[in-house]
Amino acid sequence: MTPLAPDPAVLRGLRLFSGLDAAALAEIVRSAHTRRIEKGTTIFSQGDRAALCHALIDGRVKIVQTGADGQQLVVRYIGAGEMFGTAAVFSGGIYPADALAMVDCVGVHWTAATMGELMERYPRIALNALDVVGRRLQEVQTRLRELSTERVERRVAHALLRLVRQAGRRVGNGVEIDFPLSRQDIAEMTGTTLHTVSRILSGWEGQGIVGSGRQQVTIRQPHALVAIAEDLPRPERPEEK
Amino acid sequence: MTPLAPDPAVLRGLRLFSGLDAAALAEIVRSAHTRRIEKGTTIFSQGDRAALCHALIDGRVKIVQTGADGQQLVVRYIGAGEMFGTAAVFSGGIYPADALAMVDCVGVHWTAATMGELMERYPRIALNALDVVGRRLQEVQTRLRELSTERVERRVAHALLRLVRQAGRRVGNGVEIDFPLSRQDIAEMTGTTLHTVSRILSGWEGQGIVGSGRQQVTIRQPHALVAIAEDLPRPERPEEK
DNA sequence: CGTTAACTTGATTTGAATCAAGAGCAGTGG
DNA sequence: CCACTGCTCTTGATTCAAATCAAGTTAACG
Repeated sequence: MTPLAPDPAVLRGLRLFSGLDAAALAEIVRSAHTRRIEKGTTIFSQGDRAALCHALIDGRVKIVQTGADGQQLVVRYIGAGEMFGTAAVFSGGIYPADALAMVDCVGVHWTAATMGELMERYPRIALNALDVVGRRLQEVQTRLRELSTERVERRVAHALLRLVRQAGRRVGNGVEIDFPLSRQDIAEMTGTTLHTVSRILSGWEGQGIVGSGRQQVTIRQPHALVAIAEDLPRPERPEEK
Repeated sequence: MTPLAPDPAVLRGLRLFSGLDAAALAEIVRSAHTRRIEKGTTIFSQGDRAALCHALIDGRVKIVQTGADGQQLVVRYIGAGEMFGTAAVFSGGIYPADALAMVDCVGVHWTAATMGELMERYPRIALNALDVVGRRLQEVQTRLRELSTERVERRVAHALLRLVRQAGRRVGNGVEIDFPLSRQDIAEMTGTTLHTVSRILSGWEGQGIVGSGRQQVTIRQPHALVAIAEDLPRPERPEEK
């Protein structure tokens, strides 16, 4: 295995370290641990002591929370350049969810103590972390409102649009979500069942709005999906011909 | 109106300023603005530029998010010693919800610029803020999972238990939630309707679990509420006799 | 090529929303 | 002081979206 050289250029891309000078970045790089993470690896588990702050250089990680009786919620997907597990380190010290590598990944991490020192020395890092965590709080609050007040179809539309924004890849006939995403995953993001998601996607597929396959979704008409998400009046679809 | 003297002792109680030395606290106090806030006042509105970091010395503030078509979500209730509106200042700069004084309050605030400087000078404040925001993120994620996977009755039980924890006041026959709380409010916390909340509370009242009146709820048997929230097997209630 | 996981689709049930009507209290103003 | 007005809350009847129950079908993988 290649001894992955931590590259300052990559770390500079992380929002967590934006606005720092070269000296600070050099120190951050020195104290980082980089490693490959195989698809399927559990990076940390719900309930573990939060001893490491993570960030993703490449790949895709799923954060999943499990309830007392096994019900699961997909909290978010992490992409390249995003940190994860860091909020837990500085609030409570216990990871509140599992982190799962959905594909082969490259990750970096710092120990809690190291990151704490870095933040004390470079308050900018703490401010950046506050920024990121604050945005996630807002996003989760918005999902909470959607879940409280919207029908399943709209919630699924919102979820797909969110995924397109953070993991969309242009392909010939639309935008594809660039990691394996099952019906079950979508259900766990939107608080419904895989059956309902399957029916909804089938319906949309019939209207040419999306294309989908095994663990794979392509959005062909993003505007139509936006119309559903925003509950705009949409053109009628004649039943026949 | 009394020119409320900002009291360092009070500010020391805020988690946001824990672990700071006397000099730092003195500076924080010097830069704070204290004021009375009348019941019913809108402290800030969703969509406003987030220009102030707030904290509550006394009273109760409701944070409410409104969706495009007027659906509302009660994001949280703020009590004495808690900060609010601060995450918005450092992530995006727009308040994502309204803040409403539920009773007469005493509040403190700092301008965004002042708080930014304080955090740069005393990284500890930024770390504390990260701690608080991280905890709220966890709490909201937990609510999201509950909303996705639990029935209304359990969600209402969880919501009441949360309120008891943060705003419970021992009274003769149980624990009372110490601010005006309508059925509508509970509905907006749990993603249901006031009708359903009313039916549930009526049911519990019949079993002696809670007592309730106009904008007022008292928990008489917290253990029974926990049993409902955790979905534990509960003693049967014979229909007759 | 068989086994397993992901997905589809139909039938039935059900929890909670919606529709609908009225009762109880609190503050207002005559 | 009391009628009026407007919330807040209760309760019943009905409807409906989505869960659950129940078989399959399809596609990947060893």
